[in-house]
Amino acid sequence: MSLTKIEDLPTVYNAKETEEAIYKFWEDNECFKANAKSEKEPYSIVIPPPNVTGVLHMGHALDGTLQDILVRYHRMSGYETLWMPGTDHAGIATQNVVEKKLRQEGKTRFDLGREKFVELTWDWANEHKSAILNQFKRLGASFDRSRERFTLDKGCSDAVKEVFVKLYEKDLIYKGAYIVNWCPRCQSAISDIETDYETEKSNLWEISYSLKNEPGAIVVATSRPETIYGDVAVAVNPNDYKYKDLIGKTVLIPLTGREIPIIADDYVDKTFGTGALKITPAHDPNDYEVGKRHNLKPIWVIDEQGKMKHCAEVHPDIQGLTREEARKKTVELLQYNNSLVRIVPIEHNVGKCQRCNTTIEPLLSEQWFVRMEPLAKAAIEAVESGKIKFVPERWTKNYLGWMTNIRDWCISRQLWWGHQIPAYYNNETGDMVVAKQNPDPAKYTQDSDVLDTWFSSGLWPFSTMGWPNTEAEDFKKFYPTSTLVTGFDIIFFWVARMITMGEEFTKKAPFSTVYIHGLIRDENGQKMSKSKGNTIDPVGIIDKYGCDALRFTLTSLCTYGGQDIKISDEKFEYGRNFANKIWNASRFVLMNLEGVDNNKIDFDNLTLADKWILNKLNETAKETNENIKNYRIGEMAHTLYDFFWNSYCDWYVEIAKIQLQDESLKLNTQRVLKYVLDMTLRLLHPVMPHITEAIWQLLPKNTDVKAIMLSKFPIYEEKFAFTQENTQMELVFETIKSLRNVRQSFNIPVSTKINIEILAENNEEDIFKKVEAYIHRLARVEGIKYVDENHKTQKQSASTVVSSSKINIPLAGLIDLNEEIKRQTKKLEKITNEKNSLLARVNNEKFMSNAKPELIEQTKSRIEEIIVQETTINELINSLK
RNA sequence: GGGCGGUUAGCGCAGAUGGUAGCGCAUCACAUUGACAUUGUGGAGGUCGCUGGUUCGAGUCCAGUAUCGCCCACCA
Repeated sequence: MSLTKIEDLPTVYNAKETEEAIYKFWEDNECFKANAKSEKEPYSIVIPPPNVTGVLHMGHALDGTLQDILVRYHRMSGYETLWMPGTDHAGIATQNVVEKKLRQEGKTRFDLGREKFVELTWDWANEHKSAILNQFKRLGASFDRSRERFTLDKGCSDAVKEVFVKLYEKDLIYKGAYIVNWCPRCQSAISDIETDYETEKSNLWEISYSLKNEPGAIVVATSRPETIYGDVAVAVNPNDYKYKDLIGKTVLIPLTGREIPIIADDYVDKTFGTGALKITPAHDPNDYEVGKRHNLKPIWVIDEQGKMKHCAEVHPDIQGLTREEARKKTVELLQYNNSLVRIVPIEHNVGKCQRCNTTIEPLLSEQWFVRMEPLAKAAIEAVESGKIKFVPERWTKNYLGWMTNIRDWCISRQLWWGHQIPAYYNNETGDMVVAKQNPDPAKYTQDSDVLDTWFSSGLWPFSTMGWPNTEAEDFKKFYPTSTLVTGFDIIFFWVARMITMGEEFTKKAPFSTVYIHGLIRDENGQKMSKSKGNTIDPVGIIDKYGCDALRFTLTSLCTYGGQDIKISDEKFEYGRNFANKIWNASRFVLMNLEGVDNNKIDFDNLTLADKWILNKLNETAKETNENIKNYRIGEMAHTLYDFFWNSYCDWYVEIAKIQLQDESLKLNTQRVLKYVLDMTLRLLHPVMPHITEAIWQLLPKNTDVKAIMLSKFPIYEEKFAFTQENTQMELVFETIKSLRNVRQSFNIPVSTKINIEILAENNEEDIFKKVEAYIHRLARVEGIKYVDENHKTQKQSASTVVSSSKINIPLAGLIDLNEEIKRQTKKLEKITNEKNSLLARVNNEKFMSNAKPELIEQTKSRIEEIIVQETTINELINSLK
């Protein structure tokens, strides 16, 4: 790093320039590289791999920042730390992007053929793979790029095959016909959790099915009249007396006249609709179950494109129509045919593809599934036993609820981009072999489906570490990982699957803590989305306010409960202002270090203020460690902000200016200034890595550690515990604040110096004598006189009581007497109320016997304090009158 | 239908084990050659959604209730 001359440092922190240089400095020095051979205790995090198609958004920024904070903290705390970066191949999303590009050239993927298309997609992925992780660099992410992985790379692919084959061998993967959520636009099955439900206004059409060979009919209610062609039965509840006599009879499907039976099944709700339900097993999951119970063969009437099939069962006028057209036309035909009894408007939920919002078509088809129930056992146990802990804890219930009611996972997707299913079919016999490799490419053809993207990301914590080679260095050193950081929206998609797979294949929980943070929303609490146009681009924020400002702001908005975070552009001013404050305070310190040595602080020559700030720093270090260990990250940010700004800058630096004038104190003050700044920068480093590193590099130190990010994180040290001095100093601060308060309320200009009398009790005079210089300067006081009760100057004085010390101030000319009387009366009222409630407390026997002694003491002294204040305020009011 | 979360100052939010209600922004007054106006100093502003209960004492614990939001399941 090139050292700038201190005097040349700009008065406004230049984030952009600094951040670029600092990140490069870390990279050049390989500061992020993890060493699997290290003896140190490991700490590892795997990144939730962002989609290759992705562009950095605020969710990434928050997620990445939190991970980086944990990683940097542990690295500084003596752990061998690995943050594993990588990207996800994102099946449908990526395929969509490439297909869209092809479409612009007037082509489809089928024009290219599978092999060519996959090749093209690889080109695209390789080209874009680094883009999103390079954007993470702008966040200051200290991940180890030398280990970067991709969910479709060789290692992941080996792991996927291994897992698939093993699960198949254990009969935990099966191929079967089931009703799946079919997206007609994506042309693929999708899993249950990839479908969203939207409430739509629709109708319940009541259609009359006439009985065969006798008069009469049964009226069924349906929301999907276009599926009548696929009906295989009409079902009624066995206990429904209305229909009792009809059970077993045959009815005719309107329009086509096909014969179907009336069956009885408990599934039918007597009270809904007409109490009679048409059964279409190929296009409704519940009907499928009913059909199976009654041995009814499903009839497909809607194809994969969502169009009506050209088959005998479908009315000739309907064949080839889309679902929507078919519905309209069928209703018309029914009406014409007098089969439509009535139309009842209803609201119901319609399944939509999460990715493209196309209405899902429940479709009976052959797909691959993972049998989840046996696998879920260990995954439930891992959380119930506490081996894996959710933070905040409430997500545990959510997770367990889902896992205990788990349904089989449909893992096959009819796409080309992804892990192709390692099942091979004999070209002649059709026999299937599941194996890691094609047994004989000349004779066998691989299953054309690929796996759900989450299948490979479910293996991420160990596939990235070298598994299935259990002897791999990284696997041995860094697996299981330590903490998983993510948003609650992917607990089911990802976290649950990683735990399941981790337990099954490594017999270990893949991480010990799942830290769930809130979602980023806009200032109105709306989810950010491109379509709503309410996104805030983190890179834009970084350009405008700086990366550390972004990180600090986001961090400070994190709550322990993991509430969602509402942000707006202006909120980042908070972090920017803090960065600028750090910058300028550091500039001041650096400019005043001339002549300082590298010796340790001289403990025998510490002033009250020195001890106070060292104690405060010590407490802050303690709290910071605790906060971070307990994932109270927002709290950590607040604590550091408060310490740096309100203690170090507002008080200590101001006092240091006084002490630096005193030759006998100068050197030690410089040492304290430097030491506290050094330690504070370290405490802040995990949150604000760039600015702290930049300043630290300018700080004279006696260490050969080349970067703050490799330095030791401060911890609580007994030798800095100056609790008594802390209390004494607080008394002084109260005094100074009260003096300022009185000065302003009496409109005494800052330029006017005042004389004060301090009425000090016990040893307080000694304390004040030690800090007279501070009072002189910080409260702009000329003369200080110590007096006792009998000698205080009353005439021509307005007075106020500060703690147990009394300060007399000569009355300045221009006081609005009435205003002041009002103010003082109000104040009097307030403290009298407080006194009364405290008195009630002290007079209460139970309080006196139950409360802690310190609290009783505190209460008593507060009452005494109030009594003194009351007297003084009364005196004051009288003198004003 | 089941579960979860929010409700505290004008706005955005903190408030572990119950003990004098806090922070940021905004606001008002004062301060500008001195690290910083992306600043400093001081002030004003709250019966903690509502009702009951436990307790000497409740923002905090319990019961109920209102309201907003989220998740899961889903009856055609």
